[in-house]
Parts: sequence; C-alpha cells; structure tokens
Amino acid sequence: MARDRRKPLSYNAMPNSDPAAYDPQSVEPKWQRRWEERGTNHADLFGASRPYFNLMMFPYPSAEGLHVGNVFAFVGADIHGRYQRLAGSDVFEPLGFDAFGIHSENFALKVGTHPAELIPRNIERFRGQLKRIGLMADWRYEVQTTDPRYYRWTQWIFLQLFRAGLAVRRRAAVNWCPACKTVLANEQVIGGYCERHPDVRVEQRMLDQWFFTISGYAQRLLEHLETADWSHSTRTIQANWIGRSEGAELVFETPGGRRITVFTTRADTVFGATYLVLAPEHPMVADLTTAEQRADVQAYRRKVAAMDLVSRKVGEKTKTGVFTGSYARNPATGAAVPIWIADYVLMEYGTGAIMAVPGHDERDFEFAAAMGLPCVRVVAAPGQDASTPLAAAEPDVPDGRLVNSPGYDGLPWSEAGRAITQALEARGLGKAVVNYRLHDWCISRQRYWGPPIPIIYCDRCGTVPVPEEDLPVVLPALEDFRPDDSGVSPLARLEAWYRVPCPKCGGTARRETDVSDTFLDSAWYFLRYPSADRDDLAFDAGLTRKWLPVASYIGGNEHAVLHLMYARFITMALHDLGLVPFEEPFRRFRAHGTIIKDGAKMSKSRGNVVNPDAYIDRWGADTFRMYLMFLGPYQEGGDFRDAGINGIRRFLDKVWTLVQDAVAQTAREEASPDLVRVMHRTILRVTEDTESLSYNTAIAAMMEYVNALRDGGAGKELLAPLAILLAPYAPHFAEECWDRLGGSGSVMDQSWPSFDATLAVAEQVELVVQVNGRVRSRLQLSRGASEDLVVKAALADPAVLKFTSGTAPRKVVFVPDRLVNFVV
RNA sequence: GCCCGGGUGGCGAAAUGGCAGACGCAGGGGACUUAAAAUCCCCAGGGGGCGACCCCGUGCGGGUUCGAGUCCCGCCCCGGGCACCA
Repeated sequence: MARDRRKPLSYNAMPNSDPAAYDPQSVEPKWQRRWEERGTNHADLFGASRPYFNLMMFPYPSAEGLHVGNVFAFVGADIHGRYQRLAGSDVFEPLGFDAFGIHSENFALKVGTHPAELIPRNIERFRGQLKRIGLMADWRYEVQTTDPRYYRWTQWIFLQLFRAGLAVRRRAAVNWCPACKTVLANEQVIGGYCERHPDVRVEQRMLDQWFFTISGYAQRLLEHLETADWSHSTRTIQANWIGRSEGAELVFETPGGRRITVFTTRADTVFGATYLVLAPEHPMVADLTTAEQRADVQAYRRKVAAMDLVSRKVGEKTKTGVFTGSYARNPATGAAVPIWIADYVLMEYGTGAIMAVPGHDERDFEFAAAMGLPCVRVVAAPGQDASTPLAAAEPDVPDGRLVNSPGYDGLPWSEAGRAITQALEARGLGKAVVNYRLHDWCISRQRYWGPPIPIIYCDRCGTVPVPEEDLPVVLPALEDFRPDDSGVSPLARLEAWYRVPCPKCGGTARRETDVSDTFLDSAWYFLRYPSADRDDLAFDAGLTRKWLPVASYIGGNEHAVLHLMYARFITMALHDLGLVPFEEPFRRFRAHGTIIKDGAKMSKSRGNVVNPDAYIDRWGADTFRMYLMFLGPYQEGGDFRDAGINGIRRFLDKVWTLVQDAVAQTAREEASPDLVRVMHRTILRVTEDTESLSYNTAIAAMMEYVNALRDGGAGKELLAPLAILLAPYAPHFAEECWDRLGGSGSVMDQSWPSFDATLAVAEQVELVVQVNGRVRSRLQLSRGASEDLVVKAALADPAVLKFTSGTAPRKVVFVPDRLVNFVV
C-alpha cells in the first residue's frame, strides 16, 4: 500500500493492546469458518419456496488476482443478495470463472506457461480472495468455462443453434497481424497497427467463419428493451448498438437492365441524387465496370482489400473512389447518373450501395467536391429558394420544404419521403424498409484456448455436426499452441486429433479446427449454475423454471453490448427452440459505476491498479466493503483514495463499543421514546436505500443512528435491529455483534426489521417561515399543525414582523409540516 | 458529429419544486496524557458586523414559479457509448 512516508496513516498504527477491542483479523476468519461448517450460504435449490437468483458477472481469473473494481462490483451485488435473503427470499448467489479466451492465451504466451497449468492456479487464488471478502456465495455450484463438463454444453448449444439454422458458415473479412500471425479482434487494432506490434500494419484476410445470425433478432432485442427493468444507461447503449433506422430501398436501373438497389433514410432527397456509389466489394462492380475503367477499378479494389478493417472505417481522411464507367437512371428524375465505387460505402450495411445526394449529405458533398460531381439543392429553408447556392451540405434543414422536385415541391421534407417512396413502389422501383446496425455474431476464433467448434467436414456429406453423444469435443493438449501464419487454428497441427471418420458415412473427414468466441461461454453460464453439478444435461428443466429468469443481475456497463446482447440472444434462441420457457434471461439489470484511481480507469499499463489484499489485511474485509460502498453512489462509482477508510473503521468501533456496553449493562432500562423513533426512521431509510442500491446513504443513515445512540444511551433492543441492518454491509461484524447481543443462530437467518410508519416520523417538526421566499424564522411545532395555527404563530414572530411590517400578506403559501411563505 | 450521464465547500458527497451542504474525510481549537497516538467535546461555504443579525453562493446566460441545485430554453466543460451506418 503506497502512502506518504512522512505522515503515515496513524489510525491503529500500533497493535491494539485492548483485548476487548474490535479485531477483524480474528472475527472474520472465525465467521467464515462457521459459515462453511454450517452451510450458511447454501441455497436449497429444490426446497426453496421464494427463489431469488442473485447474479453477478463472473470474473476472468487474471494472473494479477482480484482488483478493487471486482471487489466493488461483487460487494454491491452481495449486499443486494443478503438484503433479499433477510427480507425473506431464498437467495441463490453462485460464482464461477470465465477462463477461456485470448487474454488468458496471450498472457500464457508471454510468461511461457501453458494456460492449462496457469488457469487453475489463478482460479485458486481468485477463489481465496473472493472468500476473504465475505461473499454469500454458494460454492457448491461454481462453474468454470474451461472445464470439459461445462464446455461440453457450450458445444451442445452451438449444435442446437446449428440445427435451427441460426449458426451458418460464410466467408468474411478479418483483421490479420502478420507479426502475431493471428486474427485480431477490432479492439486489438490501434489506428491500423497491431496492438502488440506498433510498427506492423494489420491486413484484411478473407476466411470461412461461423456466424450466429443475431441480426434476425434485432427487432425483438430492441422491442424488449423498452419495457425491461434495466439501468437506463445500459438500455440506451444497447438500443444504439442495435441501431434501427427506418428508410427505403430505391432501385436505379442501368440501360443494360440491371437493377441497383440502394438504401436511404432520405428518400425525400432522391431528386438530388446525382450519382451512385457502391462498396468496392459489391458483387455487381465487375459487371458494371467498362473496359476503359477496368484497370483503375481493379487497382482500387485491391488497395481497399489490403486495408485493415478499422482504418477503413475512419471517417476523417479525404474521400477516395473510382468511376466504373457505367450509368444508371435516377427513378425520380429519369436522368442518367454515374456509378462510382468508394470505400466510404460499406458492404455490410444496407445494400452496400447508396444514392449520393451531395446537397444534403456531408460525406456525399465531400466526395462530389473531390471528384467534380454535380450538386443540386432539393430542400430549402424559409427564405431560401431552389436557386439558393449550397456552400456545404445541408443535411438537416429546419422547416425545410422540397424544391427542384417536380410533383413534390413545397412539401415538408420530413413528410415527403413517404410519399415519394409510395410513388416509386407503385412503379416497382422502391419500398419502405427498416435497417439495423447490428451485425451477425462471428464466433470463429483461429486460436487454441477455447472450446472446439463441434463440426466435422466430410468430403461426401459436407458439414456434419458432431453427434451430441460424442460431446465434449475435448480441447487436446498442445505443447506449442502459438498461432502461426497459416490462418487456421493451432489445432490444425494435430492431425491425429482432427482426422476423424465422418459420423454419417464413416469416410475420411476432418474436424473444424477453430474454437468458439469466449463470449459464447459467458452467454449461458447463468443457465448452468443451478445445474452445475449435473453431467447428464446442460440445465435441468425444473430448476430452470424455478430459478430463472435471473431475479437480479448486477454488472459493469463495459458489457452492455457484447455480453448482455449475446446472453439475451442465446436465451431467445433457446426459447424459440422450446428449451427454456422465457425469452429474456434477466428480470432486472443494474449497472454499477466504475472505480477510478487518480481520475483514470484502473489498468495495468497505467500502473494504478489497487490490490485489495493489503487493505483487507490492514482494515478487515468489512471495513473495506463498507468503505467502497460509502465512496459514492453505487451506480456511479468513484475515485478510489484510501483517505476516508478510517472513518468507516471508527464507525464500526463505535458500534462495537455500544454493543460491549449494552452486554455489560445489568439494569434493564426502558429505551427512550425519542430513540425508538430514531430507530424506526433509520430502519425506514436503510430499507429504502438498500433496496434502491443507494448504499452510500444507507450507511450515512446508520451512522446518524449510531451517533444518536451514543448521545442517548443504547440497550440491546436498539442494537439488535442495527446488527441486522448492518449484516448485508459488514457480514462478519454483524454476526459477531448479533452473537454477543445474545441472538441465536446466524444473523443471516433473521428477518429484516420492520418499521412503524407513524413512529418513523418525528413528533416535533421545524417549520420554516419565509417572507417573499426568504427564510426569516423557524417554528418548533408538533406534527400536523393546522394552517391557521401556523400562520397566526408565524405572523406574531418578531423576526417575521420585521419584514412584514405588520401588514397582512398579499398571499400565503402553506406546506404542512414544512413551511409557510408570506408574499408581501 | 450523434446518443446517454454528470458539473454543489479544501475533498468524497446529500437534498419528493420548499431550511443547500446530511453523512464522512482532511483541517482548526479544547479535554485527557510527562508526551504522542487513540478517544471525547466544540468550530468549520464565502463576505460583512462587537452583536442579535445581514448580504452573496449549487458550471455560464436567460425564463417559469410565492419559492429553482431540482422544471424549461440557449451555451461551456467533464465522463461514457456510437461513428464514413447512407
């Protein structure tokens, strides 16, 4: 733990000599042992009457061990689970490890140790750390995605999707690093160069890949978001990612009778479409290219094909493109417009072809200017007309109306699109369509550390799924698992492994040697948890019906698109196959905030990663848990500074002292009615705040209560409820307090205290008296004082008289039990 | 550029349109102690006044309202997501 030498953290700097003092180093291991012995954290999966599946995002067990961000995430979710249990639910809180994937593999390569050896060590360490922070995890149902008993069923899910036609094989472009000799994810390409080789340009390669056709689910995935009980931010990110846009497909015909279909969201501007642009890969390009233009077109297509996928999409650079030599007829104007190809048009969106309207689209304007193509105004703002010159593209003209568009002039542009599309549809040259930005999910990885895709290629029978009874296809041990230049997985080196007889005809065949994406492993792990001990099926139907959909899922927004989208898709697909009885996997999702350090996200490269171990050693898990939760609103995160952690420890010490004193008390005193009211109010606040994940204010409420108890004297009956309120936050500490106060059994088996709503409000209220909106006095009155009484008392107040000068106010605003405002 | 969040003391923050700054950290003063730590008590947004009190104050500029940190309009800044998506 780094801290200032000159001024060491002084709190508890010396070993505390007082044997009665709170010592987390003895309290915490003791209760962790008892929980284990008594099975306190176990859920009765079959017998539970009020099942509550409390899910948190399982970690990737990195070599560095757990970091503060993980602890923040897990503790927040654990508090929720513990609260639900105390509130009467049967909570199932499982954990596991997501240990396949390129990160593990790259790390293994770096340190020269096989992942099969590395991962179990990391998991061991993680599990130890997770137990230390006192999670209510039921470790009997731990899952590890790298275990053949798990990925057997990952492969099984692939087969279900394959049978349903949702897994398809097709050729697609991937990023290829010639130095790493492997395929890279888009995230690993930095400005056109390899993340790990900053001077090596990434290339584009065409490979056969397996895809899940998630794009067919775009509309459903979007629609369900509207009513989902999810964090607003997460819903917005997903909706943007799906990227629905309504528009039209319009047809431009060539003299040779070819029909070029373009997608546009601005059919209203079709009269201004002065040229067409196709993506360089568009299948019609070869046929459209004239002899004179062939050399140029081919050179351009080669150049684009060599580019990496990331810099291809960077919009800043100047536009390039080539004329094909052909023309097509604008369906609205009838004019012949030239057909170009340019890399600013992407094959994977829309139809891979656009009508260019330089007058009202910035990219088209830029391209037209560079190539000397004509530009026409078809929308005019009030005060402009058809001949007002265009100095730049005007994509969004407020109150704009169509011009230069015979038959539609004068129509507002926002309405004209529909009319024009309808008219073109009648001539077979257009129709309204909806497009989505969401692409199909490529699950092929030309890598080693993942579940082999369970497919066999037979020369006679073609693509044959591995029979379910032959699962798992075990990932074979491979000493040298480094990727190579071949463009296929290292598994392709193991002929003895991939050479298998065809399951259908028995002839020579070979296994698929690619492995599947790690995101597939994590797209269904929540289904596995309740059935983690079963080897005969992926998930038991009865348990699934009982425990799923997940009641609460808490995790980071860094997984808002990939993981959460894929999990939803897999669930929806399994539902359509009749394998699960629900379409959405998570009833409720809450995104927690990010813990940053010195204003930046924690990362190894920045060197600002904080290891929780040292804090737990020094302060104990409970203090550390509460400190993280007190940092700021849970759903916003905060900056990690260790200044302030002793505030939490002071709070726990105060509670400890109160408990000792109460236990030592011989004479039983009646609790003061005022303190009883404070207690009810505290229960109310902690209940509401814990429920809404406002952990920081729940802790503040408990602190206020403790301050009041110290002033007023506290007996056991005022402290026992506090022990329960504290249990989600500081579970070991709460157990110890509960035990010392004479409670029986685990504090986790108690009922959450209830409050009396009439006692939870103060008897005496302070009423604010304002004159013209400014506070001039305060009145102490009993709750429920009538307007008459308040106004009379307020007007008689000398501090008020000074400002009203005794005259009757023009207006009186009265808010019961809060304020009265005189307007004079 | 588009779409979400957010901007409040020295710091982390709190506040159904109704007392801005709860709770905590750091700080100052005092008690205890030979001394320190720990602990306990008090102070603590800025300015003015001996004082009771008064004025100013929630990124900036307007507006609605008896009353705005909170609602509306227009900006600035920070964080996140998307980005030649037609």
